Amino acid sequence: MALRHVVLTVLARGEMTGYEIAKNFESVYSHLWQASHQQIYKELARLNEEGGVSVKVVAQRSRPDKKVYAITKKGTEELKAWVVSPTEIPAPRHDFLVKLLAHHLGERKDFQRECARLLQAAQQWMRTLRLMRRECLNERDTRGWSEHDEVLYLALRRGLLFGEAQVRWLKEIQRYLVNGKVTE
Amino acid sequence: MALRHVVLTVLARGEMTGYEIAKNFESVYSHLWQASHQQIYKELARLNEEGGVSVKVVAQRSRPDKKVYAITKKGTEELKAWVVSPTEIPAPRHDFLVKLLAHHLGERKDFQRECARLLQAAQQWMRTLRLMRRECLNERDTRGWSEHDEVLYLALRRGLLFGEAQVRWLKEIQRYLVNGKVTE
DNA sequence: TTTCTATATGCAACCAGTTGCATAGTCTGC
DNA sequence: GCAGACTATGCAACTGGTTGCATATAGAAA
Repeated sequence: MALRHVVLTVLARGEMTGYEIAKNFESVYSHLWQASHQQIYKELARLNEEGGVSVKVVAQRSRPDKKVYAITKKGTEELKAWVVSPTEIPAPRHDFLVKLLAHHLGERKDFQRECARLLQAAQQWMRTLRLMRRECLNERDTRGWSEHDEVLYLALRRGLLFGEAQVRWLKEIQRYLVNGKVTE
Repeated sequence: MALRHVVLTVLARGEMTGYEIAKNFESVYSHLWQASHQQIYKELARLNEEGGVSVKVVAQRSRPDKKVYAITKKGTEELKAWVVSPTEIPAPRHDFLVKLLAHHLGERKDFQRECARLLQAAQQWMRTLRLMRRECLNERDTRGWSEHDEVLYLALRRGLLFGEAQVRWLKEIQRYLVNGKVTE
């Protein structure tokens, strides 16, 4: 039931079409949540049926009609309740950890290649986040921050802290693959 | 298709029943992978159909019959290929990050309570991992480590590094909730 | 004596998310 | 002029995982 509340959270900042919500997931909220447009349209239809959101159909010339959704009183109440409800910790399901367990079955260098690939991906990801952070801080110094900007920055901080952990850990793995034993 | 390869990885260490695999997921491998017994039995049936594993039915007195599974040549080959295949980075889907975005809709103290709960859970989890680490290191000094022990320790290291990141981040959130603005 | 835990397997319904496809007009670039 | 991207919505099939239930016996605890 999480996507439902993610959609409500986005709509709580202002009315929007399903298409726009999907675009938001690809940009601003890309490191918090991901969902396909198919999923979003289905969820909006259900939320509308159950009274969590309301719709206005807006006709457009030279474009398909659009449906602008707004959160209702009922939707806001449900969202409020969800925000302080106990967050479930997701079950661990780490492909790479399992690959590590079984890596001795193959060639060491093949596994090292995969490690290097993951490390590069993590470092690339970190570069992106650091760039976003610089932009955020820049904006704070010029235009100032809204409450929304503050929490978006905190989300960014999470990415940076976890990314750092990932990079460090992958480097430990690489050292292990070279030395044949753990050094930490 | 990941569970399939997780099961193969476990069987690569020796033949086992579905029941025993499920037990392993609850204990040794609990921080790498989780799966219900229903899922495991289904996966084993499918793997058997497709020739990745073989079965022996063993009759027992005073117990239900059991099915002992062993990995086949074909299964081992498939596993080897998987181990060095590109690992997909899971799509971000962080309930708590979304709750943070919407937290201003409710009472600050209610959200602070939820933060504190998560922090406690993370710290409890860290205590468990640190205990496991001490046991591992103890064992290394007495009985010595196999290769399997080395990689299990590396998996533990991952938990510790990510757990630390989580604790640090939650404390940043708490500071924000007190000060009303970001301090990092 | 009853209840609980452990061993050992599995079916069926359901929910969330992915992938493929369909429709249909506008605008941009080659 | 035509290919491709953008706006805008949606259905249908499939995959992976969860939840509930069923069966059957032994031994330990209350």
